[in-house]
Amino acid sequence: MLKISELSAQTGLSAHTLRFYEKHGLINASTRSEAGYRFYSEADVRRVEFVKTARNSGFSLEDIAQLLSIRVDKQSHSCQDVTDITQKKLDQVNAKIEELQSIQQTLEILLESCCGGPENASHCSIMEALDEGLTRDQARSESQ
Amino acid sequence: MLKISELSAQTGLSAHTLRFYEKHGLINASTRSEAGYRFYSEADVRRVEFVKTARNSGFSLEDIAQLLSIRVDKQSHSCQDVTDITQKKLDQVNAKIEELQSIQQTLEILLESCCGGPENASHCSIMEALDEGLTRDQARSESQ
DNA sequence: TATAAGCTTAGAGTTGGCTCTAAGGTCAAC
DNA sequence: GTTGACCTTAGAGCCAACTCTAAGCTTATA
Ligand SMILES: [Zn+2]
Ligand SMILES: [Zn+2]
Ligand SMILES: [Zn+2]
Ligand SMILES: [Zn+2]
Repeated sequence: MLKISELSAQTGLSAHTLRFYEKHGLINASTRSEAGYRFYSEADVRRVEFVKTARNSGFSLEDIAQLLSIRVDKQSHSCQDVTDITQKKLDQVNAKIEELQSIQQTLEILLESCCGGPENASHCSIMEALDEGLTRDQARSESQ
Repeated sequence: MLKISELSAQTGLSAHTLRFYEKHGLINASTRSEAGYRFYSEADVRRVEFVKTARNSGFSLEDIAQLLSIRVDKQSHSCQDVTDITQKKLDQVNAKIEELQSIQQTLEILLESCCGGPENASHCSIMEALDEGLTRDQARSESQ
């Protein structure tokens, strides 16, 4: 049986975070001391590790709540239930990556167009591109 | 001179958002009617469009505040000032992309390992992988 | 027995970028 | 002159996932 600080040390999650997860129904201490101190069993620890792993895999706490409800009763759920959650998360991640890659490209084009030098910015093509709304080819070279 | 709803229609930013940007020092209506209604000049509109373009390029409102202070006095700033902001943002975007790609990979490996079928999840290798902490090769195939 | 470390709770604060509400003043049309 | 659309403000609420605070109780060590 571990106290919260011991569980914290073992998992790398802060005691605050562990209480926060409990408040949101993700984890629990299966026993309490007379004074109300939380005590975590081996099974409790495994559940916390599950949550931590799922979080590191990109799942939201809401996703994790669903995964946990499958975990406690695997018989009543199918592999498809699990892949549905996972695929949905992957779709979100892919969408976000695409969005960021579009921004990445824009920033790279902007950077390529600017000399980056110490002279004053009245000729700066990044500023011009932002002024002109980066339609079309966004920014032409500053040179000449 | 445009009223706020007209500027909203022209830029696609809500009147709420325009007031929000004003409260945060990004934009301003250069004149007000006697009753206090905001009126935007051509120059005001161009500034708002600059903000919008910068936002679409991935800059935070704080970045944009810096870019705007360069914009109003280009003589006192260098191209390097502009690229510093842009490069820093690109670095952040790249870091975020890498983080998401790592998650993407994890999710893909998980999905590959699971049959996704209608049978019950007691043999599900996604659940197993999350239980085991996805160390090493994370998840082996469910088959056999 | 006294000090300090650790535990408890409810609840507030953080971040960023909106988004909305309430309560009221203004303005154009009918 | 009255409806209804539009404008004003300060300030609250939202999202996720923490992060921290305050005030008080418990436990271990000296
Ligand atoms: Zn230059
Ligand atoms: Zn430049
Ligand atoms: Zn299966
Ligand atoms: Zn499976």
